[in-house]
Amino acid sequence: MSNGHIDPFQLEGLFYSKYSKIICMRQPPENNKIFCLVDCNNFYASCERLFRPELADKPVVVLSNNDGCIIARSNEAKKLGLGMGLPYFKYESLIRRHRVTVFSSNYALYGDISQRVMDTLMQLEPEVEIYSIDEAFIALPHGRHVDLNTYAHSLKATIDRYTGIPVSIGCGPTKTLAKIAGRLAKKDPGAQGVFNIIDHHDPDSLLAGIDVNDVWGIGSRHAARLKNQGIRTALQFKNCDDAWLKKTLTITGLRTAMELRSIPCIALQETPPARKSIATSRSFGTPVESLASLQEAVATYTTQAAFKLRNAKLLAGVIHVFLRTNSFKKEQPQYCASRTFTLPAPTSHTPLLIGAAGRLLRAIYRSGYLYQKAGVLLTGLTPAGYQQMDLFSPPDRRDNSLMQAMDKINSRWGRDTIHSAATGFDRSWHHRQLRKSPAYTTRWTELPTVKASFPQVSSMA
DNA sequence: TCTGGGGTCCTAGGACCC
DNA sequence: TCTGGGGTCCTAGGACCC
Repeated sequence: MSNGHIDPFQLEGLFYSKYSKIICMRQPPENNKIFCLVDCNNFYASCERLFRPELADKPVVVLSNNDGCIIARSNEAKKLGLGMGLPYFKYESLIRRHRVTVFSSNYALYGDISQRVMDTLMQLEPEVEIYSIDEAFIALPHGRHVDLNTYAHSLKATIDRYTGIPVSIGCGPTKTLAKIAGRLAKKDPGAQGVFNIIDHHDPDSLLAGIDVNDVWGIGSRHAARLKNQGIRTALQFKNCDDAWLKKTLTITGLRTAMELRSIPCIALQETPPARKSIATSRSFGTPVESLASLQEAVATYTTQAAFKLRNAKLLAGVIHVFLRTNSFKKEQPQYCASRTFTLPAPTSHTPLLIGAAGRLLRAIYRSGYLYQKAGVLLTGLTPAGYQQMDLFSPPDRRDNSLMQAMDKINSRWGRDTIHSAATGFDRSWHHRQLRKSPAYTTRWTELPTVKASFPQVSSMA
C-alpha cells in the first residue's frame, strides 16, 4: 500500500481477529450509499423565533440550564462574538448593549419541534437515523436522484414549509464527509444551505481548508496532540499513517481517517440502540452546604430519573450518586465524590431508589464544603418485562400501581403535582430559569393566542 | 453573584477463573 | 536463575458527541 495505508477490505479480517472490532462496513462498493446530513440551523434559537416572528432578523441567544452558558445563538448573535458555551454573566453587558433577546432553555418546546422535523423527514425518506435533537442522517441509494443538489434543495424547502425550521444539508460518500459537507453548506454563502461533496471537482482542496478540530470525532484534546505533530487540516489527517493513527487515537481515530478517504466505516443506525444509562444532574441556583438540602435535591433528581426509566419501560440494576463543589472557584476548598450501589433486584420504584440514593449521599457527604452540583446515574438497565429474580429472597411483591398512579396524575396535572416528601418543599437549591418561553406546543394553558383583525369588507357576494 | 446536561465508546489494569 | 496461558468481567479515566 502506498503512504503506509492499510487497505480496509484486505486487512479487515486481521483487525477483526486482533482487536475483535470491525473497523469498516463490509459492503461491496457498488452497494455504497450516499449519506446526507440534515442539520437544523441554530436549532434552539430557531425554535424560539417560531413563536416570536418579530425576532426573525434580530440577535437571539438561548442559555443552558441554570442560565449558566450560552448554548445557542442566531447568526446575528454569532456576529456579535457570542461564542458557544461562554458563561452568560461575562457577556451580559454586551448582550444588553446590542439588545440581544435571551431565553432560558425550553426543552419541552425544542423536543416537540424536533419531533415534527424528524416526522417530516421520515415521511419523505425510508432510511433515516435521528442523530440528535437537531440532526439526522439519511442514506440514499446511488442513482436514486439524478440531480442530488436539486433534491436536497427541495427537501430543505419542504422541511421549512412544514415546520418553519431552516436546515442545512450536506451530502457525502460517508457520514464524516457528509458532516463536513454540512459545515460547508452553512459557511459557504454561495451554497444556499446545500453542499454536495461527492460531485466536487477537488474534494482534497476542501479538506485542506478544514481545521482538523472541525472533523467529526476529533475533539480539542486530540486536535492539540495532532497539531503538535504538525497535523492541522483535515487533509493532513486523512493522509496520516494508519498504524500511527491507531496507536495515537485508537480505533475510532483510524475509522475517522478512513471515512475521510471515502471508505464508509460508520453505518446508518435506523433503530436506536438500547440505552445504557439514564442520568439526572443539575447545578444549584446557589451553593448548598447542608446535607438536608442535598438530600432534597438528590431525591428530586432520583424521582426524575426513575420517571424517565419507567417511560422507557426499563429497570435499573445499579445506582450512582455524585456531588461536587464549584471547580471554577479555586479559592474555595474542593471536594468531589461518587458512590455506586448495586440494587438487590432491578427496579423502577421511586421510593426504593430514593432510599438507596439517600444512603449513598450520606456516605459521601462531608460537611464544610459549598456544593455546586449533584446528580444521579442509573445503569445496569434491563427491559421491564424481563426481571431476573433473586434465588434467595422472596420475589418483590410491590406492584407498579402506585408508580403508575403517580405518573398518571403528574402527566395530567403537571410534573410535581404529587411527589415524595423527600424531595422537599422549600427547594432553595433549585436552579434558575428566569427567561423561559412558554411551552407553546405541549401545554394547553400555554398555547399562544393569535389575534387577527380583518379588513372591513364592503360588499360580499 | 454568575461557568450545562446527558449520553457513548475505548483502553488499561486488576481480579478472577480454569 | 528460572513461577503459564488464555480468557472474562469490572472499573476508572479519558476522549468524543450534541
